[in-house]
Amino acid sequence: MAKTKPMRGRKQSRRGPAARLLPRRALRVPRSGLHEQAATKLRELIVRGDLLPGEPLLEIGMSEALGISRTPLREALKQLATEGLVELRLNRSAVVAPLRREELTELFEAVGGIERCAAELAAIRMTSQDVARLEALQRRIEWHHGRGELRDYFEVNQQIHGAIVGFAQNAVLKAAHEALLPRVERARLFALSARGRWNESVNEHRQILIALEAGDGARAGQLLGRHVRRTGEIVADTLTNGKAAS
Amino acid sequence: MAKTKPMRGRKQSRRGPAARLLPRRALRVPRSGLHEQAATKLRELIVRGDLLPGEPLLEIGMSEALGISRTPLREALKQLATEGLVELRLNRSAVVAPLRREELTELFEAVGGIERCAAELAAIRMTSQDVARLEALQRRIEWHHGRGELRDYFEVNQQIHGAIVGFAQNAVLKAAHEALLPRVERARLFALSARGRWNESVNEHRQILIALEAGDGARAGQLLGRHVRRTGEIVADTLTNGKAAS
DNA sequence: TTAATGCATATTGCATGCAGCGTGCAAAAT
DNA sequence: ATTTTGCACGCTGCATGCAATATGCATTAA
Repeated sequence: MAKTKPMRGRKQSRRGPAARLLPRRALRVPRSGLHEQAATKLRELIVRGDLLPGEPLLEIGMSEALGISRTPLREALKQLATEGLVELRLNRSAVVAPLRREELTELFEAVGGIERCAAELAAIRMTSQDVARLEALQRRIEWHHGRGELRDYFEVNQQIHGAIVGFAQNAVLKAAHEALLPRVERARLFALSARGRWNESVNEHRQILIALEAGDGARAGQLLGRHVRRTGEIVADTLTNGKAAS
Repeated sequence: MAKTKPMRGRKQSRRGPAARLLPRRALRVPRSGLHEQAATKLRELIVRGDLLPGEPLLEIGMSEALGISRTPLREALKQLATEGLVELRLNRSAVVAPLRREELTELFEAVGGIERCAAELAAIRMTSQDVARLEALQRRIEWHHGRGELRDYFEVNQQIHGAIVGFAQNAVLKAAHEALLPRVERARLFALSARGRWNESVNEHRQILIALEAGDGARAGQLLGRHVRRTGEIVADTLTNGKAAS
């Protein structure tokens, strides 16, 4: 079942007895309701694969595991459902969304389209500072690539894609992108073996950067879209040829 | 305040005593929970402008107006928040999302990007039946355009855009698109005066159709993206030069 | 007069209780 | 032996209660 630590032991009385003696919050935790915290935790559990596709998410069990009641948990589940990480079934328990190969292809296709659009806008709107930031990230990713540091590579990779979307200066587009990201990362972690594509991928990033520096939005967008779609193909293939989908 | 009819009068006992004597449901209402029904109703109220931007959505008042309790209403509000129609404030009442001009521009830019991507895919994947369907819609929109039937025009316009996205055969892209549509429609209805663009718009639709028929995805996508962005500009301008934003 | 402080109230956020739906198993019918 | 019917139980969906927080006003201090 892969439950989390059963951190209960706090039934009523929401604040500890000697609360508010320490600084209100430990450095910029932008106070949020329990439902959002629950959503964050559950999202991570699903993305990291601690909760397997198809696994039922019983409200009582999950809420106890998270130390909250069913109400905020249900709100969190609905949020995750809109992100495509869980599936809600009326009068039945929610389940962790399965990973269907077909859906993965569509997912990367969609993300590729959005990032391409973002790259075109970014090419117009990027400041020289932004360009410098991208160059720095490119150096970092090549460094990690050279040293074979898979985890850091993925981390910086995410940062690059996120940065390009951010430079497009379009909050709506960015939100749409971020709504799809958890599923992307989940797929990536399921198919961690995409090592064979490393060289290709780093080079593609470099080409995209060059296009952006030249202000050639069309080319940057085209390259980025292709890059994402090809990544998706690799991930999808790895998934079907490897582990079971659901 | 623009409340709806206070359809209460059904406190406990959820099923009427002589229920299940009539046909289970009146023709394809795909049974859903109260929270979804509430979300649908609220969405329509906001999109149609019955609830004005900035208006606070008190939980007790809204739940009573809809004849439900606060729990499903809260779930509905969270859903609408992810659609960008309401803004949630911790420990404060939720409010109908304001319409900022800048956000409208971004919205149409994003929708344009998504539809462009969809058009490119549709050009590859459309069947001849799909083409015929688009041609039929094009005839209908030109007919309504010729007779000056604003409402029907918008209706068919939505159908055309939706159809193109559907023909792309990508559920993820379609979902991302549909998540943005309510905001688009809200903006449209706020700026109903965009009549001046009618001729232009119908013609652009025709050009897009021609490109799709020719299987020229790149051109269709380019045209559709521009079309949507220009529509957005008109709507945004109408909004700022007309009514107050919030 | 203006600013600061404390209290009252309105409203959210969460916990919990209860009714009904859906499922699985067992008994009965074919 | 196989299918059908009945029943019991687990779980969801919703309603409601309670504590905590935020706001507005009155009161007090400067």
